[in-house]
Amino acid sequence: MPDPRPRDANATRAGILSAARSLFAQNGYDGISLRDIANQAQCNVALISRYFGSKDELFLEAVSEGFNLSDIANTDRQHFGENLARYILSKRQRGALEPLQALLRSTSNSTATALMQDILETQFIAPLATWLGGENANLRAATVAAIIIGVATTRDVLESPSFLKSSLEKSVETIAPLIQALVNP
Amino acid sequence: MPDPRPRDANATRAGILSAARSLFAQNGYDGISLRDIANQAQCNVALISRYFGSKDELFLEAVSEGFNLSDIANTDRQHFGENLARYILSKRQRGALEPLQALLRSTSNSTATALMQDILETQFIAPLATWLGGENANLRAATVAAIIIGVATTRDVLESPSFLKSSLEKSVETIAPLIQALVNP
DNA sequence: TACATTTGTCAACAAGTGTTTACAAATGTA
DNA sequence: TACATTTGTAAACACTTGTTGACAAATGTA
Repeated sequence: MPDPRPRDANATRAGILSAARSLFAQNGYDGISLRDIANQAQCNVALISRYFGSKDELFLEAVSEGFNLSDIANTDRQHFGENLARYILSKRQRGALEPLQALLRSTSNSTATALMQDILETQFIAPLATWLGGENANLRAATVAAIIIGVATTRDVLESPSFLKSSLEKSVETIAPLIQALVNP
Repeated sequence: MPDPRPRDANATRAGILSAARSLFAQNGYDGISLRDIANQAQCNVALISRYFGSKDELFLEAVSEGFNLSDIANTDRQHFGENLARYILSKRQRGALEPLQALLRSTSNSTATALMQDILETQFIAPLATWLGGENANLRAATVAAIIIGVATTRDVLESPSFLKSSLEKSVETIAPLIQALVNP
């Protein structure tokens, strides 16, 4: 028999959550089984059910570390485009984008899609529209969201070589003005 | 016993393909079973294996009706942004976007993702970069792709209300200049 | 007519899924 | 010490999945 897992409920729960976030980000909800997660976390499958209840609830918690719009929106209005572009494109923040990647990779699942619809509208588009103001604020905010989603998908999900080969600065230079154009219409 | 299916191999194959395209577009590769498809096509599951070999091959064929970039790129350079935006946003063309939706909803599956990577790079970004020319052509082309993917995801996959409530003309007015800015850098 | 091929139906398979239950060992508590 | 609780393990469950093989009826062909 191999060594049994040390008895530390907090560490076990955290390990499962970390493994789940990483694997969901790379493979999506339907691309990963609870046994895959248990294997990565080096624990028994039954512990996931015990600590999180169901796969749905685990996914929910793994993904709910929300995107914080206020980090970017609280800055100078003239640099919103650049700040947001840099935030999305910066490799340093890759871990921070895991929840977004997990959601983008889980669009074959209705629970995950419903969750993402809600997060997108209430935590991103609506507050951004208020912050933007002016005409067609909701449409412009939704278009900002579309750019973020498109860049994240093309770069981090589809891993487009044309995107990955470009330097951070060139990428920021290209994408920032597109976002900024929606701030100052 | 219910009436047996009429013996028409061509019609059966076409029915399966049509059902597959529609269901894959709405639910993704991992969100739909062969029995779901057989049920929609009103045929027996075994016929899918017989006519298409495997689920992978069925998906491949259902999705391979490629996006034809030349329809848009052959027009006036000054109207590329508007034409492409209108193409993506036009509801009339919804059926034509089914393959794209199917791919966007199948990012939890490695076969589908690999296929999409290939299609994106060889059939869209590379020819578009050539057509665009100038500095950072590949990055600019990839950014056009990102906008298309983001808009399609936000509108047709996530069905953002802020997007759906906006009129076609307002949407085109908002998105076309973003694309056009990448044509004339 | 006789026979081969095509087309569709039915049942089963092996593998994988999320989840639950029974049990053992460690830890906390009196 | 004695006993309850917590934590981890092992096995099984009911179900769904893609795929296959045996069989029957329709169609084509000589």
